[in-house]
Amino acid sequence: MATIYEVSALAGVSLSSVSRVLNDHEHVSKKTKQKVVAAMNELDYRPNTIARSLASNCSNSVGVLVSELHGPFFGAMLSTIELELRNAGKHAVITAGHSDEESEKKGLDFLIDRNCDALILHVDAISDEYLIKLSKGKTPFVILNRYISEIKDNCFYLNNELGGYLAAKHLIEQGHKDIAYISGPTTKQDTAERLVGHKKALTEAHISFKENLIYEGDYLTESGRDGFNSLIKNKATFTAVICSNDEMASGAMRGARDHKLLIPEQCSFIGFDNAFFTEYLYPQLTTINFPVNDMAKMSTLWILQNVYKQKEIKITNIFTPKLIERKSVLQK
Amino acid sequence: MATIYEVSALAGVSLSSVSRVLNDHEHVSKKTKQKVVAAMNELDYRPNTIARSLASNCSNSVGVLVSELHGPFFGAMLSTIELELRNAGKHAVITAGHSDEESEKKGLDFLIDRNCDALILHVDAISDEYLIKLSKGKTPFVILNRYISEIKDNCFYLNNELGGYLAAKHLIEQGHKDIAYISGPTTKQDTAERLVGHKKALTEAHISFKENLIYEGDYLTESGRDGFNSLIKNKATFTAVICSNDEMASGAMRGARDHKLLIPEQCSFIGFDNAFFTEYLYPQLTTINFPVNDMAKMSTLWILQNVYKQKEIKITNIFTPKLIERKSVLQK
DNA sequence: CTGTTAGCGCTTTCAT
DNA sequence: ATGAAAGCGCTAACAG
Repeated sequence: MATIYEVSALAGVSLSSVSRVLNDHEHVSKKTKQKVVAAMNELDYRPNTIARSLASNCSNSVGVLVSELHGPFFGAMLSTIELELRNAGKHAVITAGHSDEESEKKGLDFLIDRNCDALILHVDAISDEYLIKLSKGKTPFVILNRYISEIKDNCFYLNNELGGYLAAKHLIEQGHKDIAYISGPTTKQDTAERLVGHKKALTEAHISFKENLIYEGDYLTESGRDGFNSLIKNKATFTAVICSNDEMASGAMRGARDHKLLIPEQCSFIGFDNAFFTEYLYPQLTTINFPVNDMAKMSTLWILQNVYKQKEIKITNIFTPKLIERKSVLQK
Repeated sequence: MATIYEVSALAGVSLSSVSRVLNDHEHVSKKTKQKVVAAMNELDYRPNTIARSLASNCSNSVGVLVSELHGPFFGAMLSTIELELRNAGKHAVITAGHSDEESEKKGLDFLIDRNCDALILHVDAISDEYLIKLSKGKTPFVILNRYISEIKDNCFYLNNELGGYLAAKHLIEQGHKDIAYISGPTTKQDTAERLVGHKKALTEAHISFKENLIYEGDYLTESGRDGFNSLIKNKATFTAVICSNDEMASGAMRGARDHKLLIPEQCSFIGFDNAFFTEYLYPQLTTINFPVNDMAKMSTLWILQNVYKQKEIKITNIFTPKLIERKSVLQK
């Protein structure tokens, strides 16, 4: 592998001149530039990124720490981040934290030690305090799907309350009054916020909120099914169920089928996220769209703008959910 | 950020000694080791990975180039690779090639220039020749989901012919004789191989293969639906359809519903891959399991063994598909 | 506009 | 067992 020395020798110019054309500096005469380029081609020269990183203290890479690498949500997120970064000549170092505190911290150290210029974080086990402290460090970062008031400009998140509101409102407008709710873990910020919106819609419609219509799941498919069965076993009365994500909704629909219930005739369903597979379900699932791609793109642009000084765009930190009507809700 | 110099100064030993304890070399006295460790702790020293990479010419990172970052197949693959690598103290630099030749080549250069110690490749636009040439280069790599005889030891792939055979055989055993087939692009290796297995099963059962029962799709959901509609429009007669992946199967099932057909009573379906969402479908999809996780794990272990000299395991290059019976096939 | 000269932080001979 | 010193390949003042 040819080095910058060989290029400089072959071109008959100094190291710095080679470096200058490499980095597109101004103040290089056309002639020397030509000579350098010619030498580079002849030697099939490839700059050593590691050496550049060391010398310039900039790795041109941004670290991405997500809960998982699989699943529709993270798949969409990673895809968008990688695309935007690549378009900007940067690249992603991706790792997973598995919603476990120690694992997330390891992932963080890992990326920081790896000299990432910036980080994109989707973490849920690490505490607010830890992140606030981290923000005093030298590696800038953004946080996805989470709001921390002390560092709110670095946070990109959904208006979850509105999402919860929209789902309930839609059902109410379709004539439903007895609405069950299969939530995520109530300790999680997004779950709590969505529930607030849910209750708000009920209140506006003068429907009282009933504790026995709620089931706390864990965002996994099976807990949707469990939730539905538990609701039935407790003799809860409802004509529709809202789930905190699409996976649980698919599980709940399976639960309904276990009980020979017709969907949506005997029970309506609404999910959350608008994952790609909701269109495959039968009936197709009405859900709340989570603009993951927009959020991922915006957070990447923030880094391009603030860390690499590339773009100049208007930054939005909060994103708006939207109802996607399909076939899983009955109009009464 | 403390450097190795400061540690050496504080500990009162030389640079090399610090480096030695850092790298767990033998021949370091307990005493100096203790002093060094103490100094590191006091300074909260973090070795600079970039500098280490430059000096040692080893980045401890393996590049991963996949077609896409989203989707059930790649999600599972990336998850497994990252996990195995991390367990071994290595890490992944992930990028996407989007099944486009130029894009794939760029991704390759990118990873190589980034000094990855090895590569894991899932590419389909780059030619065999290019990869064979690449294998002469200095960066070792493995290839997923593809067989190239000249470098077969670096290839990890599914027994696609068997997969195609198993699907057809199952339908035949259930009494089906008129079997439609929605394939991927026939130029692709896996598609072609599966078709061979399909025909073999037909032949064994003395069923003649009919060209009009085949439709060439593109692995996307919509083409499954198009395929089904096209089959119907051409007045093809069939009681079951096999699809080259689960996405197309879900699309084809939608097509059947467009025509008010009951599944599986009036038409049976078999998919391929055993993607997570096949369990969500209604009825749940019978499909062929593709052991992506095993394949991803094995290829990572190959690298751990051959590049990092860590493990000592038996390497398998070919993986075996398996029929997963669920509810989408009618026994006649 | 161009060349000289220090580094960037760490590894690795080679002596001792 | 330990230290001195020479790089790894490139960037970035600085001087000219």
